[in-house]
Amino acid sequence: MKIGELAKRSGLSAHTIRYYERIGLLPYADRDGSSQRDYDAAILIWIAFLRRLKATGMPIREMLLYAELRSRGPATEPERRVLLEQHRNRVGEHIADLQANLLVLDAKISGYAGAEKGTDHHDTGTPNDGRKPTGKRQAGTR
Amino acid sequence: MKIGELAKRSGLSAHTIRYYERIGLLPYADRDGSSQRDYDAAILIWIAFLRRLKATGMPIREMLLYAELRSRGPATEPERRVLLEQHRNRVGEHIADLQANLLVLDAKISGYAGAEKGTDHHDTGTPNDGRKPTGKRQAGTR
DNA sequence: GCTTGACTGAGAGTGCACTCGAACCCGTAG
DNA sequence: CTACGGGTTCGAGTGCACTCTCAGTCAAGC
Repeated sequence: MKIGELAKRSGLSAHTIRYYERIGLLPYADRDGSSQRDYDAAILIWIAFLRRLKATGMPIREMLLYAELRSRGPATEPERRVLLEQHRNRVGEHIADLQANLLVLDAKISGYAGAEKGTDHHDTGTPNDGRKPTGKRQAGTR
Repeated sequence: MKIGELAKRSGLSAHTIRYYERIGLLPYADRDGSSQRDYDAAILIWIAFLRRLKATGMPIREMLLYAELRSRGPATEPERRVLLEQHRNRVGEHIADLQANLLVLDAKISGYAGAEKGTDHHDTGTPNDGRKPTGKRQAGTR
């Protein structure tokens, strides 16, 4: 499989695939006679895993660390497990955080509930909510 | 309250506060005799709200839109509500996504369970080539 | 033979959200 | 008086993760 097809199948752009190879996230790909990358379908599973790490907010640095450990063979598995566990815990915290914020957001939205117009009685955080004809010299494109 | 104290109390740096004012996320602050910013404590509530939006991944562009609507007074409340609702929905989706990925991550970690040795040279996503599980996991630290 | 389109490596550019530095001003304590 | 610990503006720099441009190569099809 050439880079174009891998791009389609993996959801990464060809640019990104080359970039990942360059920085070491993807193994250096075999080249065919024309020095074009030729991929085995197995790489898709690794890419899917990388995408999952990325989707959960792991920085590339850490993915690199994981990739490096992996390339060093099975002896690094305990380290990899630790890495993944730490990441999982961070993700768990992040989710909890998001959920807490979601609750507050919902409360705020309820404050706006059905309000077609008028009183902003519930908006606790509006020091300047349209009560003064502020000469707005802000937000400019300067 | 001067910028230094607001920084301490709000958790933003003084740099960031000035930056937010510059782009319009914070209202142009009144200046005292020495043209130093002098803040009312009420601004803290607005900043806390901004931090919540940020924590849930709202881009600054959208916060700016919200801030602008807010500055236009109560008439824009329906729009603000819509904005917040859309954002809430996106956050909900994001949480669901993270949770799904967390499950897969947990499965992967379980695969590493006791992790002593094996033949995991080509990590195809499931490093488990049939080793005994030890079920030793530290869940939800903190 | 020539065009087309996918590929190559290297490196520059992008967008986001800050973050920092430089050069200056200002009020108070010692 | 002088040092200090704040403050001011403006513009440049940072880190991340791509994303794109460029000049060139190559195989296949007309």
